Amino acid sequence: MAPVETQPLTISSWPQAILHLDADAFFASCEQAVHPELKGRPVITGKERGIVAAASYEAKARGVQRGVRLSEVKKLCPDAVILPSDYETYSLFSVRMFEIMRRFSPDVEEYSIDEAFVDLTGLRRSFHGSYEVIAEKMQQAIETELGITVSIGVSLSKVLAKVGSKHKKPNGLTMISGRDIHRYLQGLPLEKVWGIGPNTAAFLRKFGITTALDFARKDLRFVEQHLSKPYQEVWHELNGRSVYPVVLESKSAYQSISKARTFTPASLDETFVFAQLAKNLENACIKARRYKLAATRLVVFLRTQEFTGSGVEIKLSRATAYPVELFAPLREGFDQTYRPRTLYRQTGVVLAGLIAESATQYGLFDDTAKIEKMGRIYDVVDQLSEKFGKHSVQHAASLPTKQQAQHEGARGDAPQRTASLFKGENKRQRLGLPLLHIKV
DNA sequence: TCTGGGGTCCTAGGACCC
DNA sequence: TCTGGGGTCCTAGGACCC
Repeated sequence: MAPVETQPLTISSWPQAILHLDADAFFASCEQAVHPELKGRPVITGKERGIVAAASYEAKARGVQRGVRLSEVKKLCPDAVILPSDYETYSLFSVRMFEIMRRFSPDVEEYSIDEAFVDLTGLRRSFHGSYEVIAEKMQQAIETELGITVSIGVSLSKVLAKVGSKHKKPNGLTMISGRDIHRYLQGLPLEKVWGIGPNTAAFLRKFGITTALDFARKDLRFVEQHLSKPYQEVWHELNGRSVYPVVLESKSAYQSISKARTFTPASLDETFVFAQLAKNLENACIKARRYKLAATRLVVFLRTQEFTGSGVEIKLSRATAYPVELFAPLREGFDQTYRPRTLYRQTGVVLAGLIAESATQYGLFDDTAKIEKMGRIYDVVDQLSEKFGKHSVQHAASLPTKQQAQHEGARGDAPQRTASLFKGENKRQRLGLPLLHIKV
């Protein structure tokens, strides 16, 4: 094992102040804020998926963790209140939380639904107080106005601010000044650091580096020799040199859109597996159209029971977000990947190389009239979906097969009454004819 | 350690061109 | 066709994040 080289960690007090805010058990807290009678009780969201999406601190205290099956939860915590996730409500809380933060600084990065970075640099004067006081006020405002608690870290860089917000939860506030950095990195396992995963942690362990402090103290030469750019950046951030800016532009443009579904039990049935895939494609297309994006590449992947096997990528002759145009490439990708007599557990689709819909071009041989007509059809489809719910209109190719009806039955869903109406349509479907079906 | 469904970015290597 | 050097573009795969 190589000895750990040391490097001094001395930094002037607050060249900049970056705040990281992380809502505590966000989904569960929103539910408790909306339904005060749930305060103090173990609340769990994720009912629709069968696993814990979020657990309130009362539930966590009883050993309930994220990702645990709900059947397990009932054993651990029989009096748990299990709710389906209500993303609309959580989004509203999220929006209001960001609004409150913007009252303190215009530089707010909405990192995820329940997390944000804020650049506080230079604001002490206008608030007549330290960065700690500003953070406290923000924390207070959120609690009194929204009824949820948040944990905050303030330090010299994003990575250190994240270390701070995780340090004390819930309702914590941790200030890490340049002089204090080593105290917080000392006992911190390296893989807990934002940007360092299990793989990199295992690699660095071979050099005797196990804590965040061990890593921060390695010298530049070592870091440049053994690690790639992202890890070099984390190293600078841990040393109090900010390299990740607080990004203000809200993430508008997706690079890719993917949809995947796992089914239980695994299936041997080709038609069923393909129908699943087609359904994913439709969902991905709906989302792409909502953002006025079109795909130039389509990735198709099937996963076996062991979750092995990667996808194939198909270049599209025309950028599109219309399933009818994508079924042929989808079939092609499926045929390349699908192995008969294999148990599949998951199918998925990625719309990649997304460009603005307005930038899509007609090829030399495209039938422009036909494409425009298709556009109008999908406009109607999208409107219907909005009014009557997703999947009020579906392509016949993604209609449930008999086996799927069984699968859904096993999950306790309502049986699909429409399934039997579509016997014999497989042939047309294979010819790539656009079949639309309105569910009643 | 995986759960399950989203995403992003980086790197290495190959294809292709001059 | 290979020689040699250089550049760009694309893609697959890895690693990580919430």
